[in-house]
Amino acid sequence: MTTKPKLETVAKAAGVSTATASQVMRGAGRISEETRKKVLAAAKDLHYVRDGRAAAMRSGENREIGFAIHQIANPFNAEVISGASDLLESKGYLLSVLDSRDDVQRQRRNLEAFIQSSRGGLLWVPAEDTDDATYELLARHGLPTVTFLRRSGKGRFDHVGIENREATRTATTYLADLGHTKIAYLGGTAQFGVRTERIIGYEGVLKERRLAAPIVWNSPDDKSSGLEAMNELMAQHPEVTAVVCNGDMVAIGACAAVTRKGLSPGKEISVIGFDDVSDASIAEPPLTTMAVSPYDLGRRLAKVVLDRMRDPDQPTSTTLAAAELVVRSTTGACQGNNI
Amino acid sequence: MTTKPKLETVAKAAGVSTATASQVMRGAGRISEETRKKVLAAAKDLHYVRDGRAAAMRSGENREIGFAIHQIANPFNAEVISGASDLLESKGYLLSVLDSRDDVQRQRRNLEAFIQSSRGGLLWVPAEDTDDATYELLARHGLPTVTFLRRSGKGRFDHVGIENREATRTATTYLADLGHTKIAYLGGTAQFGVRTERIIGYEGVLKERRLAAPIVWNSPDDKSSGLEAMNELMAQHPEVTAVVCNGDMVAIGACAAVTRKGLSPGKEISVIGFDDVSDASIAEPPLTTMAVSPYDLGRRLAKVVLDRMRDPDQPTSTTLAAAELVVRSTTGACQGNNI
DNA sequence: GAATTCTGGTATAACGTTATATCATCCGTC
DNA sequence: GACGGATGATATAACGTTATACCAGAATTC
Repeated sequence: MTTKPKLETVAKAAGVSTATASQVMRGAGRISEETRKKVLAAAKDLHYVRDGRAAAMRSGENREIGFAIHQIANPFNAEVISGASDLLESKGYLLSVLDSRDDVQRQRRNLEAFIQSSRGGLLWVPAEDTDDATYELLARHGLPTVTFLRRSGKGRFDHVGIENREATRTATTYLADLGHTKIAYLGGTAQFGVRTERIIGYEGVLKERRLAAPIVWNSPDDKSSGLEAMNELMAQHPEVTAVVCNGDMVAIGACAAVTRKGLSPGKEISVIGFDDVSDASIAEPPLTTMAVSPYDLGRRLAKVVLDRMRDPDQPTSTTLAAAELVVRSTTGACQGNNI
Repeated sequence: MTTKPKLETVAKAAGVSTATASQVMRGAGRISEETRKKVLAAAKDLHYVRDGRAAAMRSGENREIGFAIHQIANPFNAEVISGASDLLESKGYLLSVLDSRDDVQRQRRNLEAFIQSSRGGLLWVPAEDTDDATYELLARHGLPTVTFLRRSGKGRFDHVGIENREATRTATTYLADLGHTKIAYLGGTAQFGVRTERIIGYEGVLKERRLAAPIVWNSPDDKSSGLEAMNELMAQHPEVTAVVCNGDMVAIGACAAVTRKGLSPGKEISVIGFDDVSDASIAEPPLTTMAVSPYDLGRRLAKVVLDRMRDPDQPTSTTLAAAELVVRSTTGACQGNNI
């Protein structure tokens, strides 16, 4: 009660050496049932908990894994975190999350902290505009790292991501099949890998089908930004009848903009989201979207980082998950050009 | 490049002792400008980063603070996290987040991990049904802890929360002033402190104004649950014309239920939310709600835990933030009983 | 009954820092 | 030229574990 008991205290109370006590606590070595019980009893009695830092330092093992992500609040990300932490916890690891908010300086501090504390591994969605020195930093310190969604420059890390190009191809093709010819792309900000790939998929279909030229509109991935951006888009391009979105939140915002204008998503204007977050199905109207399973992606991430920790020298791996079209109510046949 | 450099390596390269190198790295002690530069250069050259675990262990200080929260995805919580981590980072601390998902076992594991790693401090939203042994555990190990929202049993910890009773009094009074007499309470699940207090405020007004008897309905704090719960509520209590909600997400879900029934929130049925998350203002229709400033609450949390860390023996403090009524479009004068 | 193996346990040296105490120098002062 | 007081650096012992090597005694083998 007074001061934190250390292993030595426990050992003394049990009448054994610290070495023995340590072995008992870890369940290692050869210990008789009798002394094992004695030690365990003493530990419980004194409310002993081992100092993880000291243990990790001596043994070189760290069962705490970090997740540096660009936005915690995003429901898609939250589900990824759940998936990863479920799998990790089942294997006796712990996942602690840091929110870099897409700020490279904050991210830098976060990653340095991970290195300093010698985290066992790292899951990482690089912030936009991450400079090469940051990738260097991680590579140099040999922290087992898996990038997620946004791929690093040089394939130095394992990667888990999404088949972005295929996904937007599917979405755009679907809209084209519904008769839409003026299709815009809405959402995302910088020319980061993810968005670029998706736009390539989108543009590819437009070109192959000889549809109207691409219209690409920026917007952060949240509802209010999506609403605003869609307002602008509709004002400047009234000819557009369908929109492929970079994320569900943008898409839901876009639908809100359409509704506020007195039109109906799925009738005058079709909208397709991306991710299939839980809000997508309960939005009004329910959102057509490209579904990926964030929970499963999280589990996958966890698996990959554990593999990397087990064998740091294996060649880097890349997992790309396919997205699946889920048709709900925000898409429908083109009703002709309403300009 | 080959192996992680330690302080000793840096010291040797700079031609000084490890003690000196250590002082330079920490900016402590008395060091000549000349050797300071030498050491810094060597450190940079070797890409040295200090082992935070070893440092923390020796110095007894840990600049990493944990946040154990019941749900990361919730936008209210996400903003609290932002506020707390901003303030902490500005003071050179780091906030790492663990999601207990209101699962007491997971929470237990998380907290034990925090204790094992001797985190500098802990911000904590106790999971529902947290048993006393868990509070005991934290109290015993003297980890500087601040509970948030849900108050611990025995005032053993600092607490930051919300003036729940006053808030629901304000909300309910507002509805009563609009002429509503059949007012229900929707949202929350267990009889945890927060909800109990809010219901007391709600019931108090009903009693004082001699309105219809309280109707209290359970629901987790997310949109789809709110939608379902509101459907049930309307089916079983068609006389209700106004609803005080336990959270914005529930309220938004409830509005969706009203809309789907062909009615309008703010006309036939009034709805008041709680929290004022960013979705509240952009919901359709915009939500009337009791606003608390989650970002500021986060900063407050950070301040309190830092104070506690500085002086572990000071008496525990309690901060309760007032909530403010923000009138938008989901409330309006009672149009008479529509049953 | 000597040699071997197994069993249960311990002493000791790490892990990479930092706190403490100590120690040369040099400077100015009387 | 002896003394007190800065100044700048260092040796050494922690912090709380765990890995390694080792040892006494019992059990097994030939």
